[in-house]
Amino acid sequence: MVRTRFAPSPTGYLHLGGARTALFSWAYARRHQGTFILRVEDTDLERSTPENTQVILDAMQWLGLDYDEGPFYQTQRMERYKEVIQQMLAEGKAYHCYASKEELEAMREAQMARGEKPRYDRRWRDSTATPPAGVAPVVRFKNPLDGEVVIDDLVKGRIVVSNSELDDLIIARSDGSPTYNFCVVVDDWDMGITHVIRGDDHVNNTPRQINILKALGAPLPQYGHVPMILGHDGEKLSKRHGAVSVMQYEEDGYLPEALLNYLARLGWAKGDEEVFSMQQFTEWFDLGGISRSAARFNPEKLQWINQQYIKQADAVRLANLARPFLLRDGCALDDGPALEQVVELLRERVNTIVELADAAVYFYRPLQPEAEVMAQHVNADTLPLMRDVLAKFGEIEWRREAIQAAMKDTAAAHGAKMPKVAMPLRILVTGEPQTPSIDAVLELLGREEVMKRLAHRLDELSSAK
RNA sequence: GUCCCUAUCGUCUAGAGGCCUAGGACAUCGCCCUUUCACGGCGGUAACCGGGGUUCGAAUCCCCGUGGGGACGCCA
Repeated sequence: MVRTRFAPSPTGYLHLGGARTALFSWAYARRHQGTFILRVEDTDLERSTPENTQVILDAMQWLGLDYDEGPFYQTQRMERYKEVIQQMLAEGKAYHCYASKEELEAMREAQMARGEKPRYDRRWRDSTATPPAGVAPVVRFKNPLDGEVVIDDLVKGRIVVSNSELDDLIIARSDGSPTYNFCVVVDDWDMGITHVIRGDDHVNNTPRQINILKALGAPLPQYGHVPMILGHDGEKLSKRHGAVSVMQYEEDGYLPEALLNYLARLGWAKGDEEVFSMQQFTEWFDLGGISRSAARFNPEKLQWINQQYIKQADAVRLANLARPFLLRDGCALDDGPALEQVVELLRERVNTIVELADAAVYFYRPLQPEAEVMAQHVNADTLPLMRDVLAKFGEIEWRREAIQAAMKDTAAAHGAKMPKVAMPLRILVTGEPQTPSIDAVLELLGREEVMKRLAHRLDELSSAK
């Protein structure tokens, strides 16, 4: 039985890298009819906040990455960690270290100066010296002195690390609180995790964790380290480098399934497949297919995938998503055409919900055309045509075909081509030089509104002269 | 600095020794469609990091460089 987990730390929001790790871990569980567990690693009391936890939970929900167990909180498992620490101390698998932070700092500097890898020199490991008075010790794990740790990583392949590279890491701080590497080990053990799927910034922690697991006599899970996501510029994704909260993508008008699809394709592929559902993904997914090197985040491709999903999405749903943006923009949605119909007209030409909302504004409120655009298309040459179509609009049946016919007739009567009618009409009625086919726009807008707007603009023009 | 990981078009990738004159997608360029903008269609530019091996044969396997990433906390 497969049991995977996603273990974010609420010291910040959930960003793309975390979301992709969660996705892979979730997909692996789903693929194998396993259990997906959410665990919040909040042992850093200084930086963890309930708000961050909530944002992570919200993001998981928005993405639809449902978990079968949890969320578990490490802060609620302190008794358990302390129990295991006491046991290890009693069994001689861990020991107290009284070295001060300053002392350790000096030690590391000296090692660096000698070109060595900075690591604890085990000065208290077998020390018989009397502990300094008044110093609260930390607890360190007795890492094996020789031999090596072999990890058959599910995505990276075999990784071998010599124990001589590892030092005796701190498992409990001087205030008694357990540290990350230790909590992870106890949790993975207690929760029966079979597959640890996490970012490859953890590969260095894995041998340490395996050693502790072994000391505890716990079964070893399998590991799969997925590469990081780099920023557009190839730099590590961080707050300075475009690492934004997953929830920002909702704000920016992205569909969760589009983001998921993009993330799935970043570092993983199934032949030439580009657009696929999560249903398909969980059927195809396997860890061995993940590429072993870091991938760059590419906003253009995300946009493209988002557009693909917008083209197929349910119009009512898109309307519901766009509505808040329109309302925020001051649009009176009840005074115009049904938003779903507007969506149908615009969906092929937008990349995001935000763009969709922006493009829908003129259906609910006339926009002021830019002077340059006006001057270019509305002039002595085209004004007579506008007066003619306006007149015709009062008489025809208000259907797209008839509107188009009226436009064609007008153009023909003046020996002009269609653009001579379409462009000024578009600008006068919508205020924009770029809209869907203008006859469709006018049909949807309604005869009354169209004639009102057109007459109004023409009046403005004649009074300006 | 030390250790670990990694390396195919600008980007994401396909590629498991002959199917590769290296395929797809985004981006980009051109053409077509056209009532503007899109959508769509067609086409183009564009890559196996370098050097050594192994092999009849290497993008694919091995070694060494080089580039990139990560880790070296009483953070997670």
